[in-house]
Amino acid sequence: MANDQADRKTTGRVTILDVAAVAGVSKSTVSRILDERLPRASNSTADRVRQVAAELGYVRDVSAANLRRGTSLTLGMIVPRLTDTVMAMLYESFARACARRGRFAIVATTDDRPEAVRAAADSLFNRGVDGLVLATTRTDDDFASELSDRGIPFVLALRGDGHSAASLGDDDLGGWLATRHLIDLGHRQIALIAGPEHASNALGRVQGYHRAMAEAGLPVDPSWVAPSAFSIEGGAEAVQSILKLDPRPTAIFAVNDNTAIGAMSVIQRAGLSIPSDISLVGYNDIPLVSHLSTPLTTVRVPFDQIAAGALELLLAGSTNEQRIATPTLIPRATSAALGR
Amino acid sequence: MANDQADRKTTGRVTILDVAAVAGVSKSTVSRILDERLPRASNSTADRVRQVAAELGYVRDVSAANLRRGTSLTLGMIVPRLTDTVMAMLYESFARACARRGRFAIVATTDDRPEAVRAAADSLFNRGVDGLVLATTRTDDDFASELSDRGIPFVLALRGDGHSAASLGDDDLGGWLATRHLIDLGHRQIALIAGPEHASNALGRVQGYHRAMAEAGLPVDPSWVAPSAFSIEGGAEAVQSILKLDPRPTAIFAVNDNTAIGAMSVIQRAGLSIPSDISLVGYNDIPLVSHLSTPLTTVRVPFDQIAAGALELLLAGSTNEQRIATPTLIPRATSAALGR
DNA sequence: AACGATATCGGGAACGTTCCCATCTAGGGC
DNA sequence: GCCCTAGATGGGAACGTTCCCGATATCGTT
Repeated sequence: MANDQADRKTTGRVTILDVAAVAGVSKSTVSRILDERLPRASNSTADRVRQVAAELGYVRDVSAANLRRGTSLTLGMIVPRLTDTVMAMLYESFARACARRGRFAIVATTDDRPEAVRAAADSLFNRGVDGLVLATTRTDDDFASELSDRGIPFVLALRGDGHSAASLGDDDLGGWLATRHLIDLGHRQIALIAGPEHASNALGRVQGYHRAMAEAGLPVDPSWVAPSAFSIEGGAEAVQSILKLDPRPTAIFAVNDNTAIGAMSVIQRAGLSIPSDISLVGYNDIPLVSHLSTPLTTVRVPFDQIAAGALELLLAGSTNEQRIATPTLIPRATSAALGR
Repeated sequence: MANDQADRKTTGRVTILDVAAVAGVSKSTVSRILDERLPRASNSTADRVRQVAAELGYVRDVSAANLRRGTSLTLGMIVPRLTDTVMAMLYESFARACARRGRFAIVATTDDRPEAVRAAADSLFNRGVDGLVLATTRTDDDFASELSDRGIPFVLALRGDGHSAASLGDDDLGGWLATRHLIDLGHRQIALIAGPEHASNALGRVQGYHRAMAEAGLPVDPSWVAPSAFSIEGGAEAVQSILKLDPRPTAIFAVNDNTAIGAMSVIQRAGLSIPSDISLVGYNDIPLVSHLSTPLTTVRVPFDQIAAGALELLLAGSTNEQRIATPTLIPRATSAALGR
């Protein structure tokens, strides 16, 4: 009964020809009606074809469509690791943005090894992606121009290189907001867990810190500024040197939430209290930090906006436009007025 | 100069025919030599072809290859969300396992909405995946049999349904280990943040808890067992009722690290100390918890092994085999002997 | 030296779709 | 009533690869 329709080849797969045969039209017509890029036709033929396709359980063979169309409607993103919540948020946002625009997002990780970005890009490129979003840019490695040379469309996200197309947060502003918040609370000796020097977003936040201090007429003791990795361990290490200072800074701005968590842990283990002994501000507002026993003051980054911006630049084929998204300070319990 | 090789069509893309022309062999020969599934031939023709391919910058068009081969060598995974570190770890492990076996992994998220799993599966299926790994199984939704009916190969991960192919952790053992650890430390009144009832892994850990208590001859007061979500908020909520009990339990086993973090936060905010007032054990050993100011005692789950197991079952085409991976207790600072 | 077995190679068809182009139909204006 | 145009439709080629199969070359055996 249900089979008398499927008396074309017994191949298993329902193709556009099966739909065409059952609906009594040509494959061209079916193809046109089912083309999601065209405006949705609404005549009786179209309705019949769509209904037949649904009944037969037709699903387009993407490989065949991609081959013919010469495009895969798939975009790749390269991140250091997805277990970093920031990167998971960015990718989830990007995947949602892609879905809204009829694209599909795939992801590859570099496990934080700088050289692995080439392997990751190759693996995505082999999958036939139409373009790449990189969240791994390092100031000491000009991978972007390699991609340019190879003619691969790409956009940088979160971290820029100063000339490639990029969708970034305003890190200078964010660093300024965080630092200014601490200054407003009366702090004068404000230390900085500065992040790695190879990442432009860390550098931007550092710059914002210096700008805020300078505007307030506050000198910055170089020993207050501790470089670090982006990780929890990085924050834990960096804060050790800060705690040894005499006089000890009364506040710390950490380049991201991970380093803030690491710092928090060491500070509390040293018997000091946050915020009464030391105020602390993080960056990114990952979901975790609002749930800590002392909820972290931090700077919220609009990852949805950054991801959507990256996608737009990619689809527009831009090679040099910069999109800058504005961050917001989220005051919570780890920052308090100096001397209570 | 470099162009006199590329005097075939000026199409832009270098195809197998270009390689064949330059190397002076047929496209069939090139195809065979470049076929990664065949044992690597090592005669002079093969070497020449490979060299020419590299020089010309040939990369196989996956769409064309997939179309002809009838397989995409791509596998899909569906997880609730990647911002849950457990899921990010699972997916990263799965992607690595796929790379080892010459496959590629793509991922879709359901944002924890049970009905979204169908949309996620469709989106992956539309991308032509050869099979699916589901980490979203609910005991109250028989999505697995829908997939069976549609003839789509799939394997469950982390959470099983009792009959489908699945790669799981031994949650009963893990729950037993965690509870037994607390019993060994002298605790008798041990509360449980039980997780959601729709997740088989939570149920397994609950079962392990009851088994350990029963084996030790300890009664379980039903009020000690608080159902919860898997989230930080879930843990925070659940622990509130536990803290109100009189007598108050001296230890808590939380169904996962997130709920443990939520519980920890509430406990500390209530002015109680961990572990001197209350011992706490989590589950999963996400990277974060070893870096908390009081590092969390937890149960480590071998995600690499679970992901690799899921892939193997998928490739083997199993429809009912179960793989069970063994967890390990990781004692840290949140659990201590009763009365110090 | 002749033969069969074995490995290597090339031509052509096929995978399922999209797109170009030619054909047909309907409808409006004069 | 006729012609012109716009729109809908169908046939066939093309996308780049793999795979079947027949042809040719290579080798060992008697």
